Amino acid sequence: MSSLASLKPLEDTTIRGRTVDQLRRLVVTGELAAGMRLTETELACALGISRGPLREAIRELVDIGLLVSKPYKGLFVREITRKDLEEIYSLRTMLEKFAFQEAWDKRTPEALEDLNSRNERLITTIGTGSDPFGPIEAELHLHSWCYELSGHSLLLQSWNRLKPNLQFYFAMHQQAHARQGPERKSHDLYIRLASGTDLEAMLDHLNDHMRQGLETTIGFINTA
Amino acid sequence: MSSLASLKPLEDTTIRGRTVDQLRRLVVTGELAAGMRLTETELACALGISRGPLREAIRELVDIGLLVSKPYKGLFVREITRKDLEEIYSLRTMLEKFAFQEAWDKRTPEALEDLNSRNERLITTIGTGSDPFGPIEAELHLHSWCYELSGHSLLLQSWNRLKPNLQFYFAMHQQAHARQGPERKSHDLYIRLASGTDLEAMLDHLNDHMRQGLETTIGFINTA
DNA sequence: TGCGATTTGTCCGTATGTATT
DNA sequence: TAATACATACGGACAAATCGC
Repeated sequence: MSSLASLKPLEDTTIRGRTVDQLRRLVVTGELAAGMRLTETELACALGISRGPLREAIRELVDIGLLVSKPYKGLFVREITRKDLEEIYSLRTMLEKFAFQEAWDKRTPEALEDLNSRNERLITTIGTGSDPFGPIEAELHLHSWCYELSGHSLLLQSWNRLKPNLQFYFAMHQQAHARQGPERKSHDLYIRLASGTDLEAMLDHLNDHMRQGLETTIGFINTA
Repeated sequence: MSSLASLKPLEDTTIRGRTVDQLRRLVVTGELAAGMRLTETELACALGISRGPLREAIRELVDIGLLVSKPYKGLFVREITRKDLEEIYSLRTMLEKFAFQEAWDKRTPEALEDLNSRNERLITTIGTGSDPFGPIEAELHLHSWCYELSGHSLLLQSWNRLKPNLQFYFAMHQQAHARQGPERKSHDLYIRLASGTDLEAMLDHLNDHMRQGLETTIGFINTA
């Protein structure tokens, strides 16, 4: 089942684990502004933990790429350049095409139903404007479908590392321009092709889908 | 220049950084046997450092996948299954094909000269049987060429995360079967196509090259 | 150039939580 | 159930490096 990989780790038992989640959320929602310097003692105090587990959590976030650590100089929230964004998108396009190739023959009726429910969740989430980050998360959850279904744990791991960077940029961009997330029907063709019988058409569409996403987002960063 | 990305970080100034390198080497050379349990206090004592920076270094290696951490239970050297190996190879094939697409138009005469020198280093390293892990490192250094030349930092980062896993398995397998590393002329066609004008032929060869590598290595694990 | 302030990096002692016996 | 071993976490301290004056 694809639901196996999507099971949330039932509340981390370690402070380190919870801190990783907490910090990741703070970064991807922009509560910690990009480029901002972080001091360990302040952070530890603010989070109510000691420096030990905090430093371990920092290592994980540095590895993901959300934080940048310069020895003896400081810790900073990552800044995303246009080149970074292009790299994220080109790598993501490749990963997702590969995921669909691997997952194609594993599409059971249950899996397709799962895909549809993720799309419906995205649509309803766009409707309710309560949580501004809901649509972002819902869209990424929709795209996670093919990675989970592929059964390729290393591929899923790569996607899970890439995902926070996308979340980060989406939120940054959204906050800066007060623009809502994805369009309501933006994934209709994606879903139809993913449920269909023409793998090549799906792969072609992924190129378009990703390029379109890149161009619309880059359009905003261009001014800077 | 591709040499920029290949510059070794000139001796890490932090204990954490040195410990990451040290532990990685211990794991990929098999000095720490696969599946073996590690206790922090022992490790810290053996390495002559305290638990603080050690635990931070451990986080990085867990992220790479060389170590496995089970909260409150222990820390273990990763064991590689056949499925893991297949995943590593299939992902690697895709990454390297993508790298060649990105690097294709950036192949300057200097870059091609660099490629040749890496191949020659591989050949001479195979000749001298002094360091059994030399050929492994030389082969991976040869394959790093396209990633560095691509200028795609995120792609290079993905490769650098994958590389230790390959090193790990190669050494494990080599140690178990007392077999030398790559054949002397195994990369002749690879070099020729990489220096040529037919990108499609290169990509096709990558499929073969990788599949062959996977099959020969899997042939040994089959018995287990 | 040197000096002091700040912060990271590191170490140690200790206490607590968890799993295993 | 109790006891042991170890991972986890805390707090204080010092060393080392960086930056500003």
